[in-house]
Amino acid sequence: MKQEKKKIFQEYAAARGLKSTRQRDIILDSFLSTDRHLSIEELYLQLREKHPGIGYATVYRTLKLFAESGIAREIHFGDGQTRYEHQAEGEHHDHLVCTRCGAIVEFENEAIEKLQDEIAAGYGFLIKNHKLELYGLCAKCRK
Amino acid sequence: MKQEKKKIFQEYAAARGLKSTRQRDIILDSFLSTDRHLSIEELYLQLREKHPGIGYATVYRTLKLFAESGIAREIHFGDGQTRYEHQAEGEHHDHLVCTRCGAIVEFENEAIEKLQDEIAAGYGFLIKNHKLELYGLCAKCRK
DNA sequence: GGGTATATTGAAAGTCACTTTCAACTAGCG
DNA sequence: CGCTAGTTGAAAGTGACTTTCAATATACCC
Repeated sequence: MKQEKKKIFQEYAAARGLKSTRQRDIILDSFLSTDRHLSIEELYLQLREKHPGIGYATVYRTLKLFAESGIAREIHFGDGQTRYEHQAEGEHHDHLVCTRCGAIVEFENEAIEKLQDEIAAGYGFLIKNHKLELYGLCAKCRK
Repeated sequence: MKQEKKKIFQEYAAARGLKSTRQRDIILDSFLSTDRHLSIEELYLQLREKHPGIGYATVYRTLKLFAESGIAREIHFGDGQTRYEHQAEGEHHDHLVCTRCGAIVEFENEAIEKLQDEIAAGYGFLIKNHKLELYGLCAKCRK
């Protein structure tokens, strides 16, 4: 899985004439090794611990490349930061976000997707993608 | 409807010890007179035409007050701008957004809301609110 | 391997969309 | 009216990216 995404990115890079660099490899490994929904800043800080030389701009640019290549996806939860999550071909999921502790749970629901398509069709829309986020308290924070 | 929201805001202002000012009245009227999903900037520019003296900061602060009072709601469509839409007590709707022309259609769907609650319950979450946005091409842009 | 044309990098400067500050104004009350 | 606390507008400040640019690294070609 991890190797597969690595390969997808490398192929994308090759096709675009991009070079393989030490920094990109480090960031790619780091990104693929965590399955949290990291913001650029979080990934940057995490990277700095092992690799002090890497700059914020590089992390930012590289994450963007990941998104373009299809192995990552940008997400916004309204906290003002851009986060990146792993993304696989044709896969999609939505989020449950705990507004107290920030916990994020992913879920998929075909029935909802189907209803969405029906609604869109009713208005003549052709849906390209959607965003569904449920905000509230997770089991732990409800206590 | 418009008068009702005006009243709600005035009561909210009174309860908070806020003063009634010329600027706030103008912004309130302007906001209530349009039913588009205006960004702060759009409302500001629209206002400036009739009332050149009003500053951006005032529009920004006033819109925030509207949201606090419950007559408006902030929305984010990922274009980097904060928009405000009218909001009525206990009412909720979601959006269809055309990614080409920016058209926005509002819709409500109880079946989806119900499914959302079920999903949340399954993860032990207590949902406070949610956001559902469908992005694609509107009937006109599909041609 | 050395020489080159390109792509990358990191630091710093620049953007954008708010947010806050502050001195000069009002409202509203007595 | 005279005060006191809330408001305003211009400008400075923030936060989170984005872009610029001179210095480096890579990937090729010989």
